[in-house]
Order: sequence, then C-alpha cells, then structure tokens
Amino acid sequence: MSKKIDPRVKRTRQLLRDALVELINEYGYEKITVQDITQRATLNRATFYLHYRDKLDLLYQSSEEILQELVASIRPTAEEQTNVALLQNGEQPHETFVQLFEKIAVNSTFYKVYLTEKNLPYFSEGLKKIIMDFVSSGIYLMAPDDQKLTVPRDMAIRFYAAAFLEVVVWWLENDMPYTPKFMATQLMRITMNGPYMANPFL
Amino acid sequence: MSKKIDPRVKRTRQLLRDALVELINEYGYEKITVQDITQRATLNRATFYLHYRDKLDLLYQSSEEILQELVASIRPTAEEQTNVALLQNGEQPHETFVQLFEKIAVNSTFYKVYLTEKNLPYFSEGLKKIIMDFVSSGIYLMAPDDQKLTVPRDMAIRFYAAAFLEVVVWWLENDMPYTPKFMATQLMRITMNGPYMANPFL
DNA sequence: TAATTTTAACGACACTGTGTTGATAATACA
DNA sequence: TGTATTATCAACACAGTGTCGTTAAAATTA
Repeated sequence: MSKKIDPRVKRTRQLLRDALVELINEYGYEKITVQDITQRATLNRATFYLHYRDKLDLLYQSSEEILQELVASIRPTAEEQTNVALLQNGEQPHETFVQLFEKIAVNSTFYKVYLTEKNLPYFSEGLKKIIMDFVSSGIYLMAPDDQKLTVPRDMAIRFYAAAFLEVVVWWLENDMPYTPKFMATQLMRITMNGPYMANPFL
Repeated sequence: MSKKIDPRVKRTRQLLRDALVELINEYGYEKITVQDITQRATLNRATFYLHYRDKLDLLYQSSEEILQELVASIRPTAEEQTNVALLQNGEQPHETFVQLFEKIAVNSTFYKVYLTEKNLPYFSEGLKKIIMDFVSSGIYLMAPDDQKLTVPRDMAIRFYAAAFLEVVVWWLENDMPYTPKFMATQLMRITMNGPYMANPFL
C-alpha cells in the first residue's frame, strides 16, 4: 500500500519549510508572518492554509520531521547497551553522542538556526527530550539502583540533559570548532570526572 | 535629588505587571493580547501605551526588575570569594546557591510562572547569564589555569550554568520538594563527584 | 484651600495580518 | 484523453494594534 504523494504537494511543502528556515535566520521567528513565508516561497497565501493551520503548525511539523530523522539515525549497538565498562571509562566517548554530533553536523545549517534562535517553540524542548532518553538509559545502565546515585535520579537526568544540549548549542554557535568524536569525549570527561583535573592532594 | 513618582503611575504599572503574570499562568504568553492585559488590570488600552511599547516591552521590563533584585540580594561573603577549601568540599553547599534558591523560594509563584512557561522571551536567558557569572567566578577560583580544567573553560561554564538552571526549573515544577540548602548541596555533589557514587573497584 | 500640572479614560481612526470562500487555471494520473 | 487534485487569485469579515484628541480625575504646588 504505497501511498503516492502528489509531487506538487511535496514541492509546495518543501518550499514553505525552506522559506521558514531562511526567514527565521534573517529576521527571527517572531517577526515573520505567513505572508512573508508564502512570498519567499513564491506561493499564494491561500495555498499555505491548504497545508498548515498557521505559522506555528508549520514550525511544529518541520521540527518533528527533523527530530524523528535524528532519532531514527541513532541506533545504539547491542554491546553498548549492556557493556558497562564502556560507559565507565571517562576517556572513551559514548557512541550515541558521537552519532548525535555527527548527525547534527550533517544538517548543521538547519540545526544552527533552529537551536540558536531564542524562544523558538518546540525544537529545543524536543531535542532535550531525546537527549533525556539517552541520558536516562545511560544512567540506568551504570546505576540501576538509586543508592548508587549521588542525587535523585530525575534531577540527575535533567541536569545532564540540559547540560549536554547547551554544549551542542555552544558547539553550533562557535561553528563547530571540534570534531563530533572530540565533543563526545569532552562530554564524557566532564560528566565522569567533573570540571577539575584530579587533585593529587585531595 | 529624590525623583518622586506619581502614585498613579506606580499603581498602573503594578496592575499591568500583575495582570501579565496571571494571564501567562492561565493562558500562556503567546495567547494573550494587550487587550487582555488591560482588561484584567481594569485599565484602558490606551493607558498601556503610555507606559510600555508593546507586550514584549512589558515582559522585558518586568523580567529585568526581578532579575536585578535577585542579583542585588546575593552578596557573596569575602571569605567565600577567596577560600578555595570551601569550594573543594563536595558536601559543603555553596553559599551563593543557597541564597539563589532562597530568593527564588520567596517569589516562587512569580519564578514558577516565568521559568516554566515555555519560550518566554528574556527571563530564562537572563537568569542563565546570572548563573553563568556565578559559575564562571567559581571555576576561576578553583582553576585559574586552563590546564587544571578537564574541558575548555567556556564549554564548562555553559555546561554547568545550563545544568544548574535546569535544576532550578525542576525544583519549581515539583513545587520545591527540598530546602534551598539541600538543593545547593545536591548541586555541589553532582558537580564535584559526578552522577555516580565513588566506585571502590575503580 | 485653590490653581496648575500630570495622568487616566474614552471613543474613533487607519492599518496590518489572519483565516476563509468561490471561481478559475494548471498539473498529475489513470 | 478525461478526470481528479491542487494552486492561483480576488475579495471578505474579523481581530488586534498603535495613535490621536478630548474629557475627567488625581496629584502636586503655591
């Protein structure tokens, strides 16, 4: 049951999504109107409403599409899901996060706009939730028992998810000065060892 | 040179700011209009424009006021600013963060609305910047030399600032289940020791 | 207290952007 | 080729904005 999509529909939606990214980048999400979007996409304004309810709906569907694609592209290896030793090593990058940075690097122009634009609905929150899932299963693997945690579990999950997301944004804002692998290594180091080098006098 | 403020002006602005918080809490920032705000404040719509340029301007000035008040209320002790030993102890809460949580607790209804409302302009970013300053000076005190850091300095600052902010939001969303002192202690523990209890087999 | 200044209230206005509709033209597909 | 489907276009009512001129109320000053 292959449902064929009218190529005109596909074309129109792509034009609208591309126009949205461009205009957010140029003027910011709040400033732009449906009129602006359709004008940039060289489409009639009424056509917009044949596909999306409003500006927010267009943004939401665009965001979902990209985030779903990200999740689908990150498949943790079976070994990594069970091998605790890999996670314990503070110098060994976590493969999931290497893939995360790599995938973002491929679509970096898109991610940069959607993540660095302040107060853009949905996208940052959506990515944070995805990262929370990764963090949550990572912590569970290392410490299935709450007593092995230094702080309440849900606090720890949100602590690191927000921190990781912020580092991703930092990386994009600075035009990706390091490789995905290096970034994943850094995240692992700061998480396992904290901000300071081990103090021999401690 | 004491500049006297007309009490009518003070009253009007307070009414508008209170109405804004209420309506954000009830309907969300995006949904509400200047009309709604003045109606809730029992003021004429034209009066609004005598004091603020638009809805965003009202939000911005309200946010600035609260954040300035927060900064002013947090005065680090001289000892804390120089005594590295206090910071090194992972079980001793940092006094700055105790005060931060305490101040937020006092105005918790306001902070809860402004911090948990998604995509509210200015406020979260403003608080994050304030926390970044605290984190930055804390890290500088512990590690004035970059070689003593596990990751690049600006990356570490943003990592922890975002993480701390997220924990504050988590605390408010869960209706402050722990005391400010406990929260500050938790932040210190997870920062210095990481998420997992020290492993004797490591 | 009385006079003067400042601010709020009110009604009206043009303007922008929205969401929809009905008719027509263009495109896709069987 | 014929039949859907989709896009275009002009027009419409509507909601919200920002401003203006006038009038009323309140605060400050003499």
